Amino acid sequence: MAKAPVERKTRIQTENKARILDAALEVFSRHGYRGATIDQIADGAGMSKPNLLYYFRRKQDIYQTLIDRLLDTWLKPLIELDQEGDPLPELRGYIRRKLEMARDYPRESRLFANEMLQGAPRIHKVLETRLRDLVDEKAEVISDWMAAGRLNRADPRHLIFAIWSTTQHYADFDVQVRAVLGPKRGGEGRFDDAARFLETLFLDGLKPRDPQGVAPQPKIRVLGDE
Amino acid sequence: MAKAPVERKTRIQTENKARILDAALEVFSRHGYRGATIDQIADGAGMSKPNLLYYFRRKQDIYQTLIDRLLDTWLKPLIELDQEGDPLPELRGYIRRKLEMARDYPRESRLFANEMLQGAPRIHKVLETRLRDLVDEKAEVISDWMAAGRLNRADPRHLIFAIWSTTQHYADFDVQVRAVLGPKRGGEGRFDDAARFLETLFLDGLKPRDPQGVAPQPKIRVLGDE
DNA sequence: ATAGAGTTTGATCAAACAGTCAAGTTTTTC
DNA sequence: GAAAAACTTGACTGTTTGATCAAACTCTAT
Repeated sequence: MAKAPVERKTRIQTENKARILDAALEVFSRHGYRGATIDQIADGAGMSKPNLLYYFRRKQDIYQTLIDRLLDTWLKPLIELDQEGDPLPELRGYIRRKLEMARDYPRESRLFANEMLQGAPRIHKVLETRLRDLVDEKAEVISDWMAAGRLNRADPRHLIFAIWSTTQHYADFDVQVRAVLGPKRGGEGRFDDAARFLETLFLDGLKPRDPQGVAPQPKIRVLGDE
Repeated sequence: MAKAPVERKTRIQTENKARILDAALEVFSRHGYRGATIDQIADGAGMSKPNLLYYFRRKQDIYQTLIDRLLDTWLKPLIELDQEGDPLPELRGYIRRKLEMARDYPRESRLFANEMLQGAPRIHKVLETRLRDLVDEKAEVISDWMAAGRLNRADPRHLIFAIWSTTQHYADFDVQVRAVLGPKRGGEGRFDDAARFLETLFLDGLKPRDPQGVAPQPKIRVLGDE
């Protein structure tokens, strides 16, 4: 009788679960939860649908497994931001780690983005607890650096958003990036170009350090209501 | 006999098509093309499925209509970047227009993001022609500003990516933004905070203008291969 | 080598899905 | 106000999808 595998992990179980999760990551990251089908995943994993369902009894179980694993990986680069280090190198390191993740794990990035676009129905609670606590903690660190004059003043939480968005962009919008850059600029070197650019952006900004004919800066306005 | 509506647009046709597209935008922007169902859209538009299919014969037609309309709206803010204007106010204006779009048209932003995550199967050609040409043109403008010393030097195309990603983040990852900011900071004012922050980021960068104890800057490295 | 646990699959099911159709109802046109 | 055009819908079709199951097959430990 077909029974769900229990506690003991056999060799075949380990292998097949890995193959399924790999194929599922591919499909879910492209089409989102609802748009993905078990048939596609089974096909990608090179096994029959009932066989796949022997390892994961429901579609949801596969997705949940992927999401659970993802969160740890996703938070790690921020966790490594070190209060004791020097502000600029620390931020540079953080940006680099995030960009490397976008380069090396684009499917994970897209899976995460898909979950967000859907309104994060499955990880909403985690966002409001674990993620918020972590960001609060690191925002405090950044805030202290700014108060000590070691960083230019700016909203630390929005700074973290900016690092997230700019780096993940190279995974989530990869098609657009490559289409816009063209064959010349859009090759493998695009991540190095991105790293160089982001360093300039975050550390130096666009205003020239040695102004030569810069227009006077208009006073700050926030968003109008059109 | 039920025949598809032809050239002439009646009042009812205009109204119903608008209602359908509005409901479809809601559904497609959350679940992507494959994850959306005609039943959901018909339900959201408050009409029966056959009635909906009287106005749009296939699911694809609805999606394509949305995508086609989107592109013009999406490109407009960049088109308005004026070569004759002053660099910093021009960029500030562009950032503001994009952020206003994220605030006022989050569903359109998510629809676009969803299409990108899927690999842009339906607009790939447009990206490589119209979008690339436009970006090439504006990158040239920015490049000229930099060459004239009116802007700090940085890769203009990656600069455009950064503006896209940071602003669209507030629409596409809205759940995460609000979860992280919490009830206090995550209210309506979050877009004003974002506007202020992005202005600081893009114009000033994080390096303090008046260093007081800033660590020496390590030499630039690009991405390692870990 | 053999018993039993672990694995695989063809056949199948009910629900969800995109799309059709003929017959009705409402609106517009003259 | 009657005819025509436009609109609406219940019933339906064929297909896809998530999930089940019993029977067959393979592997592993003794």
